[in-house]
Formats: sequence, C-alpha cells, structure tokens
Amino acid sequence: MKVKEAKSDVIVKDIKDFDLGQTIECGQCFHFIKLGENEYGISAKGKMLHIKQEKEKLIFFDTTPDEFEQVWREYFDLDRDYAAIKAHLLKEDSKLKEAIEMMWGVRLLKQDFFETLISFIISQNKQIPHIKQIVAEISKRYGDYLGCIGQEEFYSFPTVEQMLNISEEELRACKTGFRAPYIKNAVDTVVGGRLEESSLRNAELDMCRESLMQIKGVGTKVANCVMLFGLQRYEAFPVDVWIKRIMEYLYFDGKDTSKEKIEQFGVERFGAYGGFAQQYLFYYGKTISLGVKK
DNA sequence: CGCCAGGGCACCG
DNA sequence: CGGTGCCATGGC
Repeated sequence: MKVKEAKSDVIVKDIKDFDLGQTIECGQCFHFIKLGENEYGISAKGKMLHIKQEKEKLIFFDTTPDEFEQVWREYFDLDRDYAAIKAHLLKEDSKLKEAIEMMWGVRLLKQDFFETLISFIISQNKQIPHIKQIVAEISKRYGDYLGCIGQEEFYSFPTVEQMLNISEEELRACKTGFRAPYIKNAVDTVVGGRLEESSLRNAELDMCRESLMQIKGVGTKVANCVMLFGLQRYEAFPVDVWIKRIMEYLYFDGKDTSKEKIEQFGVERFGAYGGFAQQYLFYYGKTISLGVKK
C-alpha cells in the first residue's frame, strides 16, 4: 500500500525565460485567478495549484514532489529551452525583436485537449474576462470540487463524460449564448469517437485541422488554437484580429490582408516555431493595442 | 448608448 | 470561392 505523501511547498530555483504572469495572462488559458503580484491559483489537468514566482524562483504551494514532477513540470513546459527558441526566431527574423523583448517570459502551457477545445469554442467573439467567467461557471456546475485558496473555490473543468448529458438550455444558462449548440456538438463528436486525441496528435497538420473543423462552431482559428494549446502542435499559427493587425503592420505594409494569407505566411516563415512566434506577437500586439483606431 | 470582443455560419453574388 | 449580416453577452 502506498502511503500518501504529505503536502508541502515545492521550490524550483534558477528558472530562466519564464514569467508566471506573462505565461498565465497571455491569453492561452482561462481557468485561473490572480491572487497577487506574480501569484496565481490555477485549475488544470484535474488539479488545482497555488503558485508564485519571486524572480528566478518558483514556489508551488501545498503540493508534493511527485505531483510536481508528474504534472506541473510538464504543464509549464519547464524542460524546454526557450532561450534557444527565442534566439532561433530572432536570427530568422529581427522583426520579432520588440515582441520577444517585451514578452520574454511567455511559455506555452501543455493544456488538456478537451478543455482547450471547449474553451476556444467559447472564446469566439468574446473578451478574455468573459471567457474566464464562462469556463469557471461550467466547471463549478459540472466539474469536481478541488479545494479553495482563501475564499476562492476551485473546480476541475468537466471531462467529456461529465458533459455528455448537458442540455443546450443548461449550457445557455452558463451564458454561452449562440455557442451552446457548438459545445454540444463538440462533446458528441468526441464521445462518438470521431475525434481521437492520439490520432490528432499524429496526423499531418492539415488533416488534424480538418478533423477538428468537422465540429460545428470550430473554424480555422479555433482549430489552430486547439492544435497549438491543447495538442502541442507548435507548427500551428492561429490568426485572430490581433495577429491580423500586427502581421499587416510588420509584413504587409499596413495593407488589409486576408487571415488565410497571413496564416500561410506565418506557417512558411516560422515553420516548427510558428506557435511560439504567434504567441509572442499576439500578446505584444494586444498589450500595446497595435493597430487599434482611437 | 453604441461599439466590439483571441469567429463561424448561412446566405449571397 | 470571397464578401456581408447575424449570432448572445458583457466590458468599456
């Protein structure tokens, strides 16, 4: 019989190329609460985490060495050499300089496929605070209670099985609006076996995207986000309004250019590093409101 | 109060 | 196919 390990704080030192705030707030994930300066409560992978960064030190509160090694080390992508990625991108393209310098500490979280799929279906035509609110509501209603930090309660995002019998009306009660049938269709498609995670991970990129787009409510952009954030397909280059603006500014002489063209350009230019470049550019452009008319 | 949000779909020519 | 209006809801 395995004795349950006592919980305590796990401290990781000498963390480079990582800023917790940037990584959490850059728009790739929606299931967290800011507790303080560079301090967050996160729900992910069926678990909750209280984490804080102090310079190059990361503190994982109230967890176990086992859980850190098996869950959080991978989730935060701590074993990837981001210095090398940034150096590669800058060598290829100096136009990324400002974005990478400002957003130097962004890492791509290895998020769950299903949660990412539903979250980005919700994300369409919505702002991040409202996406967070809806994800929290769905988790509270249909996920598992995980615990609390102070007054804040944390719930896991529901599994496919937990979402199987939710009606469209119930989903609308979570403020999903016109996306309710989309979410239902996504659940049915995954349950029906027409979308298998392992197949999506191994499929050629365009095939992977096409498979995801069989879901009603999943178009090119949402599919690319699911591939990048939920399937770790780092060649994906999602084009949203912010990427469109900054790419037009940097590469298309400020001229109106179709999202399709921009995606094609990004994929060709950045290749296997497309997703990393995209995330630096997205967060930078959004933060400085690049291209927004006043 | 009007505009737009990490879009996608149906419908149009 | 490429372009346009509509879709719920909330923040600004």
